[in-house]
Amino acid sequence: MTRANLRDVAERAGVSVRTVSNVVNAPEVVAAATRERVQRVIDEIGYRPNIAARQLRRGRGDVIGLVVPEIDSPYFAELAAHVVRAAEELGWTVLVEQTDGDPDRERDLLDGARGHGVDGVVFSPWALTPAEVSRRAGAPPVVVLGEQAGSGHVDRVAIDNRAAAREATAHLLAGGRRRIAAVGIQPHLSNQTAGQRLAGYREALAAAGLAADDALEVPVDRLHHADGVEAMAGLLALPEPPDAVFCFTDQLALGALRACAVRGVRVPDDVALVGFDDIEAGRYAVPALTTVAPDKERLAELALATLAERMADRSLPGRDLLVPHALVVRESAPT
Amino acid sequence: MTRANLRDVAERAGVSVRTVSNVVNAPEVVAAATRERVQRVIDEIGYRPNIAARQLRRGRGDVIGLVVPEIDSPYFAELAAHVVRAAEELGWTVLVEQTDGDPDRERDLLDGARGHGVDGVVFSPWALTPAEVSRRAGAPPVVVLGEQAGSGHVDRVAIDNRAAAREATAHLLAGGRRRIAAVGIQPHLSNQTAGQRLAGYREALAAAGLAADDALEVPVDRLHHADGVEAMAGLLALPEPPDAVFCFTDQLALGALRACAVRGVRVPDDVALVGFDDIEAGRYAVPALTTVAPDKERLAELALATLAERMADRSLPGRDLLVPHALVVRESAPT
DNA sequence: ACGTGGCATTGCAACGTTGCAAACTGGGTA
DNA sequence: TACCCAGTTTGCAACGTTGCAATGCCACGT
Repeated sequence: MTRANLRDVAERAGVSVRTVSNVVNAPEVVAAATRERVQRVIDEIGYRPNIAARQLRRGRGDVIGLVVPEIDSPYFAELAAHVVRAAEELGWTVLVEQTDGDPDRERDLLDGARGHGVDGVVFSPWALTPAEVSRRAGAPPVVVLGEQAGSGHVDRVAIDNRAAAREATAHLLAGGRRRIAAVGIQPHLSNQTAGQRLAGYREALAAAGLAADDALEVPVDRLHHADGVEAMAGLLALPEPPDAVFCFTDQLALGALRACAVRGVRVPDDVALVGFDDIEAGRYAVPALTTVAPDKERLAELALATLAERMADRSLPGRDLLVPHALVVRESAPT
Repeated sequence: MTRANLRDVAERAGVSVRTVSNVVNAPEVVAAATRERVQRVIDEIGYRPNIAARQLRRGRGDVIGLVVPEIDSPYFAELAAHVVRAAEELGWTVLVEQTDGDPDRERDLLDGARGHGVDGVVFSPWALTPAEVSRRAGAPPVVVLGEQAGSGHVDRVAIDNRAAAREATAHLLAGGRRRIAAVGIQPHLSNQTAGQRLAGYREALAAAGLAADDALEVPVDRLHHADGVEAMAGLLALPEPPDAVFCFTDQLALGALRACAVRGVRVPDDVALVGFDDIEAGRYAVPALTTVAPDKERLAELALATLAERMADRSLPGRDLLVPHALVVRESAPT
């Protein structure tokens, strides 16, 4: 028993295939009586439109791709939740791909090598430069999340990372901290986000008349808890340890928190901690994380709205859109 | 400039459309010289197969759906990461849908109302009973994650929740705890998972000759941090508070952990805590969570393998497959 | 009686691909 | 020389849907 199609419905309802199609797609043009009769048959035999055929005919499938480094990092998971919800609002479904931060995979996915016929892509780059993304932006329209402005021909939605980092650092300074470390630098990547945050951090220090200290700018391999533990351990082992740490992600901060705890270093008394992303786990950590909260919901909505506009008009110039953020002050770095 | 298709390639390469198709799908049947010439043209004009057309013709699209309550819960996020990876291994892509634990949405998604032409579904039910899932399992094959055995005609992959809960509770008993609470009961849902864990918990108590105490079996609305905080607050306010708590998810346990911390209750000294799921955040909490660790990777792999088999033969009887789990002992409930 | 216009319904073709079976090629064999 | 076979290549049709344009129908006004 193969799946029912328009023809099956049409035969049983005694109408043409086209009319059934109309009942499904534009009920208002069909006479009420006909519509009801056809609808009854549809329900009866459980007809469902064949998406592939529809997509082939219409030229679009209402499916978008979400390309992220890893879906299991809380930030991306939360973002994905918002993207999926916002997509549903628009009648789209979301296909998830993971790049694992591998530049080749990012390239492949953008090139559509594995592009499963999506109509558009929301791309959170890790290793690819904006220029390369711009160049590769081929078949399906792409919206880039994060990165810095002026990427060129691609649409981009992000928070002001530099300003956010400046605020976070300024908050620590306002709390009387003077020896503030930054954790999360990724020198081996051309990813701009970490660079932006580092820049903001340095600006805030400079504005307070403090000199940057190489020993306090800590590179990490990835942005997981483990990297935060390691980085913090290194900082605490310094002859002159910091009195505050600005972590570029909440995961790093949570790792740092644990590194402090196991060494008996008190947060925030001995070291204040600020994170970035405002993931759920940070709100319930002990102490709760002070963090930069990007408006993820808006980020997702704006990304999809932008994608929709570009799908409608591919000739639009590349746009750079800013999403608001807020510094959420909690226990790990109180006022 | 519309996207290149087989005909474009064929014309430029001076061969038939069918030969180009062969170069793409079965290179070995094409003579080396022809193959190379065609391949060159393909690369040149950047031809990519049209997935919709292929899917229409072949009758499958190599896309599966992952239907979960919420993709941003760490457990589901981690599971999704494994599913996406395992799917890629099989040449599939994954489409994510969220039910938000809404029974109607679960029904709709299963019925394929929004089923975007997926070839199969990995379904993590929340509110739907196995029987209902079984009944609804219509168009695309479904593999159910979790739930209890004997669901009927549907394939099911899960850990032995009851045994796992028994082990977790037994571990607390072995540590000398006698007043052990269980947090995570969901009386308003027909979901079986919580019930299984509760059963295991009770069995362990009974085996130790301890009576169950209603006050220690705490229902929750959802399974988030906030619910854990609330539940733990209630338990600590009891005239006779527990000396150990078994939480049905790590998120609940992390919430409970915080509730203890803000009240100055020491973990594990005053109260021991065991979680469930082994999410990354639990490994870096302070104290690190003792928890039941399901083999998520294997769970994902087995689910997809099962799905593949069912896609190959829809007449197979429903199978119940078990995935191993392990109790990971950490600081929140040491030996 | 006839034309007009609006509404409802219809047939045809095409989207890009692949299954099937037939057709062609060249060299080897009877 | 006629024939056959294996290796290549090809044409045709069909997957299920929808855009387009045309048709049929009926009530209405003149």
